[in-house]
Amino acid sequence: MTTIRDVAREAGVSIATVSRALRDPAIVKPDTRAKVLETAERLQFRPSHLGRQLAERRHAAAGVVFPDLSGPYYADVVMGYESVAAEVGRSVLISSTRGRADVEKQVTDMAGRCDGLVILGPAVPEPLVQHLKATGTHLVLVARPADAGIDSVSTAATSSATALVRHLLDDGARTFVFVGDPAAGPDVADRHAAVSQALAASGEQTRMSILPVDDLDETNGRRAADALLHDTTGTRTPHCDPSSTLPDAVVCANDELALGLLARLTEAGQEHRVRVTGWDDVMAARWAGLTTVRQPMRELGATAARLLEEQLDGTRTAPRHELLDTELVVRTSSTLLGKEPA
Amino acid sequence: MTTIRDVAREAGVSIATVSRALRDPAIVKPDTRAKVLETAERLQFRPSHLGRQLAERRHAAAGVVFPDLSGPYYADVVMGYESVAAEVGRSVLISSTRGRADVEKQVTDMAGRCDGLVILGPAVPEPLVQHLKATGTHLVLVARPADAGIDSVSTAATSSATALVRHLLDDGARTFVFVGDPAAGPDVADRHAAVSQALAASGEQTRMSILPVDDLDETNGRRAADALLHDTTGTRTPHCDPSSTLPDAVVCANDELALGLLARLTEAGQEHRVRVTGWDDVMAARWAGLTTVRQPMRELGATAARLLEEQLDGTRTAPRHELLDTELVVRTSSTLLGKEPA
DNA sequence: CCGGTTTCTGTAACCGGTATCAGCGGCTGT
DNA sequence: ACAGCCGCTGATACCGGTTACAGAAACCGG
Repeated sequence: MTTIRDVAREAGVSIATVSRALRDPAIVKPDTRAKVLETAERLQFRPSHLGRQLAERRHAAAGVVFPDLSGPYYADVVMGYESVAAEVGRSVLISSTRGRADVEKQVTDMAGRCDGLVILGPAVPEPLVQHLKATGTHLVLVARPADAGIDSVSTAATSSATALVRHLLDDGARTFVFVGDPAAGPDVADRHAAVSQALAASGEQTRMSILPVDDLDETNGRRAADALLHDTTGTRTPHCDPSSTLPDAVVCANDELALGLLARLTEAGQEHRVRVTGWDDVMAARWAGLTTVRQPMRELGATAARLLEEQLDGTRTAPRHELLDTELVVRTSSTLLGKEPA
Repeated sequence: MTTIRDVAREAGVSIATVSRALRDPAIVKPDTRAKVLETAERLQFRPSHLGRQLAERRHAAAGVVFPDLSGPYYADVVMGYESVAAEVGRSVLISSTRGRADVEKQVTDMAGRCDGLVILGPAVPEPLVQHLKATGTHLVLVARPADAGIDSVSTAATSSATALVRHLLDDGARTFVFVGDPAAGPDVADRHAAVSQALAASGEQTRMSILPVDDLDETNGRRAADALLHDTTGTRTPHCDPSSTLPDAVVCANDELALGLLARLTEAGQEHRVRVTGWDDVMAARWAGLTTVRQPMRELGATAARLLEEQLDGTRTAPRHELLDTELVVRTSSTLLGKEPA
């Protein structure tokens, strides 16, 4: 590895001059500069990031912490983040907290390698977020309820929830089940609250109960379907008549849940008896005909990147909270019209 | 930020002793050590990664370069990578080359921040790979044809291609179209070659032509469908009779292509006339009933991480080439049995 | 009580950059 | 001819750790 001292010696100048020639061309005499550049080129000099960062006391990198990248949701957010981070010349470190026991260590370690951290959803427990905030880490929270003092970017569940509820009511639904544990994650809580409020605001006589699940994945969607079908053993019950217990509509906290639930209902031959909706609009939702709420995932990431950049620039000190719009996507899963009974 | 010197002063010892107490407990007297640890704890001392890395001349980080994270494919590979990298305490930097003009700069820059690089698929042009190799960067290539001198991990297309071909032949297919440009990427080339060879080896009288597309996405899948339907204008042609031109089976280079193609065929009411297969087994494939070849994506990433770790440890110097198995997943899209004509 | 180990600790030289500050040469003004 | 200024460059002190080396303290046998 050739260092700045090698270049200096070879070019017959001091290291200070080399540094200046490479970073602030104006303040060094043109022919000296030319000589330095030529030498640097010839020796294939690549300034060490470590040296530079140590001297500049910055990392030129930001970290993204997320629960998991398997679902399409966070992957897209990360992509959005990466694309604008790359534009401004900032590297991106990633870290998943899924199945990690030492999240605290993992995250503080990451904080030590970055100028700032972006936290996606429920990846990090709240006390740790507060600790990071207290120690002066630059933070942006994505899809997580805003601490008033921390930058955040989320999606507005309200408008889409209203549209979703209106759509379901129009189709005749009056009894609802929300699948997902509002206590588990802030975004789930948010969605649940938005739907509840939309129902309340509708003026219709409706009822909504909660069916909590641990994880927002397909397996739990299937389990939820079984629970709705009153089939606690997990075996098929195509012949029972669950009409009295099935709700008119099942609003799932995310698409994966909804897809699993839908699949299980279809297996049981009961998919025509209940309206199902998801949340996120993952790719598979289109193929399953799932009515859902589309999230601007890349935009979430991109916005987070811009917010963090503003913090690090110092161009802004007051915290900001961005709210991105969502969009209801109506497909076939949410309507009973044209579906004949088994 | 409290530094090692603060701790040393406060504990009444030298910085060397602090360093030793923290990293090699054995060689410092127990009570000195206790005093240092107590002080470090009290001052909330977190050793600077930069200082440490500069002194140790390593980054404790690895970079992953990929084309895009939007599809589920690379996202899963990255997850697999991250999980084992985290285990061994190595940070993960990511960088997407999608739509990037200065890939060279981007990648060499990243190389300067990492101990090693993992390159996924066609993210990086071959000359650049060779340049990195020449400059001594530790490399692992994933889903990319192996340079004999560089560690690599790929999936074995052959066995699954054979199974796929056998399956299609059994269903009666004799004329084939391969959608995807073998010249575009190495993995596409690999898949095409595997299918060709399987056809040749089958002993049956078959024909396969290539329908090249630029990008392996859904839009191009739809375009491919239009091309097959001889509908170059892009409008619907549900009433023409394309039986003479439609192949028996369409083998797509990946699932996204196949899904788009399938959707377009369905719109045109022609989905019952042709067998369609994909490659990768993304989540949506299940919902679309797409027959496809499942890739062990997380395993790809995890294996890459282990290979890189071995390189960096110095426990192995000779290059290694891992080949992971794939699995044929037969669903409904690949068979014409039970599908009635329009 | 003394020389020789052994064990522990401190000093200082790195790692590879940035940035301050002083110095040097050339120019101008008188 | 000389003071003063300006433009450029070099020496060097950082940034925050690790580690080689030397020296001090403790311990041991004789």
